[in-house]
Amino acid sequence: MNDFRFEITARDGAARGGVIRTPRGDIRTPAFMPVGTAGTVKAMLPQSVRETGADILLGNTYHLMLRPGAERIARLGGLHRFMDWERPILTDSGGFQVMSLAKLRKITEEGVRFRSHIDGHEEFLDPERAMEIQRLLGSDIQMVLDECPAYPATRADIEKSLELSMRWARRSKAAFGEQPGHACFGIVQGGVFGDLRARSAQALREIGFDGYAVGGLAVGESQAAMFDTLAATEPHLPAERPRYLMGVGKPDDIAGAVLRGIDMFDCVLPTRSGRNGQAFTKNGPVNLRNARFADDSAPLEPDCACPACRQFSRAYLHHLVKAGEIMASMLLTWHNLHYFQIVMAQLRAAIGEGRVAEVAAQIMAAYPRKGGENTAENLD
RNA sequence: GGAGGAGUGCCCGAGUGGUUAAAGGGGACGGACUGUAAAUCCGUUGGCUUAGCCUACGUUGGUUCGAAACCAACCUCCUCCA
Repeated sequence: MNDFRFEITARDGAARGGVIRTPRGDIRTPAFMPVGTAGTVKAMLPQSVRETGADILLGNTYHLMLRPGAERIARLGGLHRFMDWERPILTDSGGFQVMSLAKLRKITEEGVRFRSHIDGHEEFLDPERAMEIQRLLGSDIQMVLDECPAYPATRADIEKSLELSMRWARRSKAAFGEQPGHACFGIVQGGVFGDLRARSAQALREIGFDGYAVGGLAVGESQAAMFDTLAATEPHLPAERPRYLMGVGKPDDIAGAVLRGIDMFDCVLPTRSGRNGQAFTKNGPVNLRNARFADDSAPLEPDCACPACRQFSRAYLHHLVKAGEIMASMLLTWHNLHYFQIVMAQLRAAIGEGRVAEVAAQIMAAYPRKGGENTAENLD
């Protein structure tokens, strides 16, 4: 009853529809998790994030341990209460920062020594501390500490990194221990090498996790390479556990990954791009900064139910973006998160109806990858 | 009326004889953003028949091999004194 479990309710090819049951609420899958790195989904109130349809958020070990500090958040009642999000939270372990803060860190067998990007002081993160922090935060889904290698990398480097990540995964799982109602996910690495992915997945299965993430993708390789890698990985992941593709992605990335058996996603794109003036729509990406919207009195998307589309014109959104107004970030973030949740709802419904391939193809058609500019020329 | 200062590309503003079609901002235009060091970053921004040429630093004339830069006159603006 008070447990964490995954129920698959529909299958369509490799795609699965289902629900993850947690004490803090259900997570409908395939799921998109908005990113709230530093204890906030930027430019959004938590209730607004919920209104977009999000069942779960992502938070970040590295950022929160630096500021305001994991022990402080624990004293204040945990991350859920702190940020007023009572539904599930998945926390990243800091593994991604092992890559993105490359200039500020040093990796050893023991762990990672970071120089704080805030004030430069030295911090040490190892699998045990990463899990302790996530427990202090009260995270519902805790990620093992891994090393996310940058792309491109040689097979030898990927292999070496992979072995380290698997040793860290074992230590992370041991540190996670027993936490009823909470889950610990392993992270498959291996770059774009199918056999290394298979080896990584096998190693994680032997340890045994509540869910299996695929990490180290969408770091610069082509979409085709990412999809091929997913296809090569999927058969080695336990069918009865949720699969999570970390850091992905654009709507077409998500659609393609759902077709390849992924159940969970997170990405900064809807929030970051929203703050940078780009909207995701069913007709593709739209840059509201473009002059062509200056006199456009139509809503961004006429049939969209979000506040940006219900209450305002493209001309107004264009103005807000050009003027650098905070409302621009708020409204476009809201729209993008809403749109991403619409995409997930469409995919979930399509899986139930046995037509996920068709729906995924529609989404991917709006976000073409090759040739031509990746923009929507023909809004309604 | 007298004294002093200033006029540079869409705007502000550097530059006081040659590598200056002219720094740097801003604006404008476009692009990027994938487990967030991001309300960020990058590119373009006189014209053309584009390895070159033409037009450009208030106007006109002059000095010089060569001027946005030096000289003269004029126009405009600012400050102070009457």
